[in-house]
Amino acid sequence: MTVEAKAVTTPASPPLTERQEARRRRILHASAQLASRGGFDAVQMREVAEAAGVALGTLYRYFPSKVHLLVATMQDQLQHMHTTLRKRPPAGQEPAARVAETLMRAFRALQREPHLADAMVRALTFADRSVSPEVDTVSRLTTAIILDAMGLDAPPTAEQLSAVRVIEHTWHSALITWLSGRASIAQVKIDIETVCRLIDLTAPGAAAAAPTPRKS
Amino acid sequence: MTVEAKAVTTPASPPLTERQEARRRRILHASAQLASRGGFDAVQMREVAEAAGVALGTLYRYFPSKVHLLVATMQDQLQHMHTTLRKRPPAGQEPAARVAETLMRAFRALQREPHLADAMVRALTFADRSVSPEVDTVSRLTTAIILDAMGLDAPPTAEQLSAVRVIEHTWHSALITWLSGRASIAQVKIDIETVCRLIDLTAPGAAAAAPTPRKS
DNA sequence: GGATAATGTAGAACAAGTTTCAGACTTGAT
DNA sequence: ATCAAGTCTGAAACTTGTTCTACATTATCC
Repeated sequence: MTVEAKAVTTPASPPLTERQEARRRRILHASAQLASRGGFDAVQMREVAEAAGVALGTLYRYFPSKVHLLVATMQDQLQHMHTTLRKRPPAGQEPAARVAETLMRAFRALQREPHLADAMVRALTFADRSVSPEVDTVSRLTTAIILDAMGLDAPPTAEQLSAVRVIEHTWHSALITWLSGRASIAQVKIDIETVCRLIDLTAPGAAAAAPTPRKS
Repeated sequence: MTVEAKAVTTPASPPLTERQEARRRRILHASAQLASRGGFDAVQMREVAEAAGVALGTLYRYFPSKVHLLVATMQDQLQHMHTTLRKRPPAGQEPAARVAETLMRAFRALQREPHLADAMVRALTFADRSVSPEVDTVSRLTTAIILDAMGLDAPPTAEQLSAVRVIEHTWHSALITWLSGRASIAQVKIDIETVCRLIDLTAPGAAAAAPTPRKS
């Protein structure tokens, strides 16, 4: 029996009416659509507004900047991916293998829409302080996916959370290098597998590496 | 006796005249200056041109985009840092400790000019394919710094290079989270130390983690 | 059901990155 | 010294993210 993962929820500040919810969805859909065509640059605010059947000013009321919009788009896509991934949990025995498998599955999904991936990841890493809350939500979602894949029996230790953070760093940065054509798919795979070794290293009971003396 | 590190050189396509070299330096200086004031947004091409005493068109001849300019600025700063770091090599015994120490030293340097760091790192991760060669140069420089810090006795193995790649990923991404206020300095330190454990893990002769069966 | 505040629309206006162009200045070869 | 090719300048134009304004529509509350 694995630990129950807490749901990652957006604060959802003011409740939206039905039509507002519909507008919001139309906007996110248009954003993803345009992103799929031509990546970050192809998501032009006027075009998003037009495709969503909404005035430019309204678009900006829902998403205060292009980066906000794309990060929200990423949130949206990640939700889908999370539920999809949960349906077929990874097969590996070791937590490290399961995490690597899960991330590679996600990576293959991104490969099917490389332009969309480009738009979302570039927005994510370009986001400044004003987008912190939204980026944080994405980060929590990613963390949840990784912890899910680990399938822990107990709540993660601080060490394990550090490992997960590093995996997340590597995941984002490796995606960037792939998207900008500086690393091959194979290279990304190796990087992911390499960083996932940290999971074994930080498993409770594992021989600790440098500073901590083992208890045994 | 440690392995001699190869110098990381820029291809330096057409040789520049003295005045051109001077212009280039003025531009880079202006860029760093403005970046130090207000980060990425404060580096405005018209202002850079004016501060460097150069026409806008000339600026664009030297650096075909703002991102190119800032990545070149980063290259420049990294060169400085590399030579500075080499003067006082890290003190730790283990390679992992030395790398962590070196990166933390670099991190403290960045903390002294957080706006400059912001401009450079944001440009680096936002760069698209058209900037790949320049970004690659920065990456090679960073790799050189890390390998230097490891102080290897032999050329790095493929495994070690993977570990270095992952460390680089973590380094960039951790900087981003710090710059956007989503992680504290302490958090960055932990992430760096965590990822540096991979170095011990991939040292030749170390007990390999998951897939490779140990030889001993 | 009507007053009123919030939300949405169309479109102009503004800001900063990028492009373009005509003319002046350098440079290198003859 | 001079000519041609390449470079630099100043200024305008263009693009796209963002803001603003005046007016229409919708929602909420009495």
